Amino acid sequence: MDDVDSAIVRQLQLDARQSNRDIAAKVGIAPSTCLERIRLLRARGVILGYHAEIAPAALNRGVQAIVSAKVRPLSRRVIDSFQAGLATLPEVESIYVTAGDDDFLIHVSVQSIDHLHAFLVDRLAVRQEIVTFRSNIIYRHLRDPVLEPLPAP
Amino acid sequence: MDDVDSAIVRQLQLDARQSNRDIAAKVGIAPSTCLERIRLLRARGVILGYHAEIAPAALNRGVQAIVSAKVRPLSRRVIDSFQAGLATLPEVESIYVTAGDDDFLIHVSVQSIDHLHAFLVDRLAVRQEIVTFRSNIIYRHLRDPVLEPLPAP
DNA sequence: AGTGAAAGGTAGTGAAT
DNA sequence: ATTCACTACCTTTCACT
Repeated sequence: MDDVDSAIVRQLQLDARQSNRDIAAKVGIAPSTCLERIRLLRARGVILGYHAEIAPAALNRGVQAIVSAKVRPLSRRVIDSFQAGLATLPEVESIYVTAGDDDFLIHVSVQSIDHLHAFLVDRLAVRQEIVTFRSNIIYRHLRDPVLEPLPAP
Repeated sequence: MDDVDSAIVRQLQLDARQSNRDIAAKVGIAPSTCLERIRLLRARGVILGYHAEIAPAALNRGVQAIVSAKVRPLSRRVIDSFQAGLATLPEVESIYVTAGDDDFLIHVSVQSIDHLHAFLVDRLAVRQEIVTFRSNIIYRHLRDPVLEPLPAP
C-alpha cells in the first residue's frame, strides 16, 4: 500500500465505475500498470467489491432506524442464531455485533412507521433471547464517501 | 421501476464494475437498452453512485465502534454544528442523526483501542454540547450486499 | 421504449526496458 | 516494476422497428 495504491483506492471509493484509463491518468501511471495494481489490490483482499449506492426511497425504504438489542444468555449459540435470524429479514440492512451496553445494533429500513412498528413487534419482540431493545429513528445518515488510510499504529 | 430496473439495480449492487453487456445479458435485454435504463436510473436519482468497498484493516482501521451521543440544547444550531464538526474527523465513517434515547450515532474506525480512547477523550469529550456518550465496540459487521425493493406501502 | 449495426474507445496480454 | 504495442472486446450512438 504505497501512495499510488492509496490514490487508486481513493478513486475507486469515489467512483467505482470510472474507466481504468481515467484512474491511471488521475494517479499518474500507465493504464496497464494501474490495471495490474487494481488486480493485486483485489487479490490481496484490500478491495472487497464494488457496489452501487441506491436511494432508499426508490426501494420503498423511506423510514430507517437503528435498533439496539440486548440478548441473554450471551453465549456463542445465542449470538450466532440471533444474528442468522436477523440476516434473513429483508428489512435488515446491516447488523453490528458489539460489546458495550448493547449486544446488537441493527440498521433497519422499511416503508413506513407502521412497517417499523410491525417489524419490531412481529420480528424482534417475539424472540425469546431478547432481554431489552430500543429504537432510534434515523433522520439523516451521512457517510464519508472516501475513507483515507490512517497513519500506521 | 419495473422488474427489469429492479434486476439492473440488483446487479449493480452486487458488482458495480461488471460490464454493461453482462448486465444486459443477465436481465435479458439488449446492451443499448440496458445502457439507456442505467442512464435513466442515475438521472432519476435511483442510483446515487458506485463505490469500492475496502477492507478496514488495509486502511489501518482495525478497531471500529459505534458511539452514541446525547447533545443539549437540541437546537438546530447545535445539531448542525456538532454534525459538521464530526464530519471533518477522519476517524468518523458514518453519522446517524436520530430521535430516541440518543441524538447521534457515530460509526468510528481507528487503528487501535488506544486510538479509540484518544478519539473519545480528545475529539468527543471536549465538546461542550455533549451531555452523555457511550461506546460500543464492533466485533462483527454484516451488511446485506443487495437491498431488494420492499412492497409499496 | 427496444433493437442491431457501426465507429470509436478500452481492457487486458505479452514482450521489452 | 513500468511501459509500449497489439488484439479482442466493449461502450455508445443512431437509424429503425
